[in-house]
Amino acid sequence: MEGVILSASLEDYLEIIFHLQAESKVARVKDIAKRMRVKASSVTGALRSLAKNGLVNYTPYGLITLTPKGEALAKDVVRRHEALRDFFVNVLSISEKQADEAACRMEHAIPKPVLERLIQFAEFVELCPRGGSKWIAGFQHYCMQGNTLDDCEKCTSVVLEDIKKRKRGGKKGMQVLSLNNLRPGQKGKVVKIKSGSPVSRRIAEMGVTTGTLVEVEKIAPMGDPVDVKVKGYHLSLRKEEAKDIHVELI
Amino acid sequence: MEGVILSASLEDYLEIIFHLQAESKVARVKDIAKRMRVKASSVTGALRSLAKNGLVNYTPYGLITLTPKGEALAKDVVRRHEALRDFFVNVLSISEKQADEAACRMEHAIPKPVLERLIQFAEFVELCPRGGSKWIAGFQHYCMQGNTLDDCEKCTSVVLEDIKKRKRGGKKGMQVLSLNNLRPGQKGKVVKIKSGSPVSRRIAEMGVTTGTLVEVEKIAPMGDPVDVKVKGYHLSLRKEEAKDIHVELI
DNA sequence: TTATTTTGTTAGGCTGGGCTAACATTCTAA
DNA sequence: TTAGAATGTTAGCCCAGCCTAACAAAATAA
Repeated sequence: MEGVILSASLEDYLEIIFHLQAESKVARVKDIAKRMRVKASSVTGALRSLAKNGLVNYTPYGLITLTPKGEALAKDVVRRHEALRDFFVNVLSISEKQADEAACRMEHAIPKPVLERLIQFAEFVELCPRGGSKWIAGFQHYCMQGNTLDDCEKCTSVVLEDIKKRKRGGKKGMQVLSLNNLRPGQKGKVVKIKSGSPVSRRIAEMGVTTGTLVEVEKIAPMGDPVDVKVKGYHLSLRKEEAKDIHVELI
Repeated sequence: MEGVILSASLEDYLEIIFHLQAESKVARVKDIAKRMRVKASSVTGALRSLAKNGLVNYTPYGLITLTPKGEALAKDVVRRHEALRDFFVNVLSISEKQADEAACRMEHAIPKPVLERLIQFAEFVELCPRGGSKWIAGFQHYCMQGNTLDDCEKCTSVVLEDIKKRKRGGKKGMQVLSLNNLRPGQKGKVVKIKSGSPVSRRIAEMGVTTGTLVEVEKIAPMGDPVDVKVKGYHLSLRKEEAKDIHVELI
């Protein structure tokens, strides 16, 4: 299914073409060159190479588009990029800019199993009662303080409070909503997927089950479709499908 | 001070030479070739390149040794490698083998600020009362369970217990030892550095202060010197120096 | 429609980093 | 002490991926 192994450079080209295309500005040699910080002639060469691998449709002076195979590969690269960037930003508290740059460099080298674990870990940090944003705030503080963990005693009392709240609130304390009711940027933990619904199979295949973290990315004007991110994958769900997924707001 | 920017390939050569030298088997072209999975003639080329950069002492048919500059750079590469590997193993719970391989590929691409944060983060996970090995065990469980966090409720009770223990024990509950009393492999959190001691300045410069994690790596036959790892750096301390550092066992 | 500008391609060069084949040196064992 | 064997080097080739310069096509303005 894979078959094609690309150099770091070609992966970059693919990724950039994907993004340019997504920005609907149609990928032009000139723009690719600018983003790659490379001369146009180098782009031509790369395009020929990508075409030879069946990843782009390319004829001299013609339109540049990704083949299905190329798009799949591009999405894979983007997933690696975003997973790294999100980890750097959300867990390591690195600035967007630095995180993005680092992800750019490292995305070509991360092996699949490590990638999957990293994604799981970032999810775990967000979902675990002992983790969460307060924990990350604790890490930031730890970084600032030049490594004194003394006042992490405070941090333990925060956990105590959280746990008490959790116990008091029980199940009803949490906000459970249908996925289509989240605003873009909001995240939730899947608590139920209406079985028999057509989505259930599709997303189950991706390993999305109860407990998984979902983030709403974007909602189209009429509330349909809903773009969500799950396990690093971007998914487009129809409103009806999103309704069948119940999540607990984070 | 840096000045030299090496390609990923040359960094690998440097690292391998460093390791071969450390294994005291003196770096030989043949062995370098084997580890790099490359032909001997390629090694000659690389050595010339490294020599040109003032990183190795090399003359045809002669001994291969690292210059001080080369050794410093090699240690830097090794630090990146180990930081990544340790993070993969200790935090992401990836197998040694896979972790090492991944580190090998990613070590060339990780920018300094990200590296430092990653090291800090791994340290934070070990030291934070909300983190620690039990938390990692929770993550492992989470991975196995295919992402159900439901029983993380259990996990909260673990925190509760830990916090109670911590409160009960107070300061006296923890084992505080001089660093020279740890066994290889043991880790501790610095609680005090006898001021005025000659080490204090040296290690303060590296950012080692109260709260920092130290791991004893190796102790020479007569207990002197003691090799420790701190913030990813390998340090060799004289026994007298190690005595002046008091740590709380983890 | 034509002239000019913009955009894209080709040709050919350079570097890094690998390879093989042939040659040189050093080591080792007779 | 000397002949192999083992090890290391050189020469010359190849490929990826960048570059510049010159040229070709397309888009735009007159």
